[in-house]
Amino acid sequence: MEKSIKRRTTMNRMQVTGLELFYKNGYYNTSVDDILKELSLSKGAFYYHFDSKEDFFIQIIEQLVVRKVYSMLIEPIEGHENTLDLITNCFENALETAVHNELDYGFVLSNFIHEFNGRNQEIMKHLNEILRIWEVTLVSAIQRGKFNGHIDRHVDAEGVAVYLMSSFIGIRTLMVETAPSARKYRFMSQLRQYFKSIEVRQQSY
Amino acid sequence: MEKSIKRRTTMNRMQVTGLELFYKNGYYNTSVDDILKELSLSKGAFYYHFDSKEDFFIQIIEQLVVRKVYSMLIEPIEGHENTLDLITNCFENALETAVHNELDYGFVLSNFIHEFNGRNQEIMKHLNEILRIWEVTLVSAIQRGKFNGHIDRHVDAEGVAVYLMSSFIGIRTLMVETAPSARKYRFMSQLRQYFKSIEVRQQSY
DNA sequence: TAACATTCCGACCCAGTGGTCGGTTAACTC
DNA sequence: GAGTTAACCGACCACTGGGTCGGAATGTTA
Repeated sequence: MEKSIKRRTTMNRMQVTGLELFYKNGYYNTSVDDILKELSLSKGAFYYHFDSKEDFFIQIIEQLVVRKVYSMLIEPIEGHENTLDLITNCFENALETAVHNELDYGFVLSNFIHEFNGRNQEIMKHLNEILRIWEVTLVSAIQRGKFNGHIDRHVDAEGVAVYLMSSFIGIRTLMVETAPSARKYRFMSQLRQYFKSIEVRQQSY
Repeated sequence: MEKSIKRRTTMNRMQVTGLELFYKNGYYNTSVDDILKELSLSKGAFYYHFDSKEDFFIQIIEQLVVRKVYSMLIEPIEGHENTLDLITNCFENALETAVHNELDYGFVLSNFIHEFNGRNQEIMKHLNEILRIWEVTLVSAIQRGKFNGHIDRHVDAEGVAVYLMSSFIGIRTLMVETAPSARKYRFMSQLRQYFKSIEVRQQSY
């Protein structure tokens, strides 16, 4: 195999397996050896490609986690249709995926935020950055909705964004282990209820 | 000092310091030695009072975490006034405490849920039990509200409870590190907005 | 095919980790 | 005040963690 390709292939294999195990067992609870055993690779290979366990993880965030969040939570709400519908469908799909996940460990991003908060400033910077992007995407979606006449123009876009992020992070936490499907259903109903309260009032009566 | 008192005193000191460090650094990231160093106690003392690190932690949950959650989230909403007001004030206070916490590591309960989910069934049982109690307390509060005529009788009490728990867990996650005060304010505004949508419609117009 | 660079191997280092155990000290009982 | 027991000490153990390093294998180039 060509060298540069071989390099990227090996690194990617390590990262994919690494994310899998970090997500499943937590960062501090997963040893470099665990990952290497899974791949039948050696310590030497690992430290040839990465400077340290931390460096390894940061690259995983940049390569894999960011993309996951983008495709799941950012891109689906960038359209120009009714934004409340976009967000509803986006959440619906994200939660449905979680329900069907045999072994669900929650929302990747919030899992890692919990693990690193107050413990690793460097990694937290990266995680917060993703949250920030999610937030501005939501805010601009809400504002588009106001502009397009779907959302009441008095609502506070930042407030709605924070509220949406909160509830999503929370429901993903609640959906692990206990009645994920039922909780998802209840959550989505209430989300729609909430959305009704910020839609433009229909003057049809 | 009398023996049985001395025993309880020592155990309590260990638990208080233990919770502090577990909350701050995580369970797996805090060694028994860390706790003992803080207290100038020895391994012998620790394993004289507790069977294992896990046993120690479970006792911390039963003794300290349960009580914390009770006094912060359960008892404040058990009154018979307008339940939506009770919940609003309860959340307001809980979040305000978090804002003023110099070093905030989030909602104790959800922190530990994230850490132990899929890793320690025994401990998860205890944590889920607390969540369950919180849930039934919320559900019965909502139902009281419907009965008392404050809440629209068509709303789904279980749904509202899940939605409230979600949003609370989520906002506590978001409040660590980034703009806790602003986020709290935005969150509370939207919560009130949501509450308005499940109140009984005022026929005053 | 010789010379060189890239990729990977695995023995080794050592600072911890949870947990054990024989022993000491202090408090209570009779 | 001797004997008993609860409370605690700290050296020790087996093991694991992240990380190092000399060298072997596998390309790549001239």
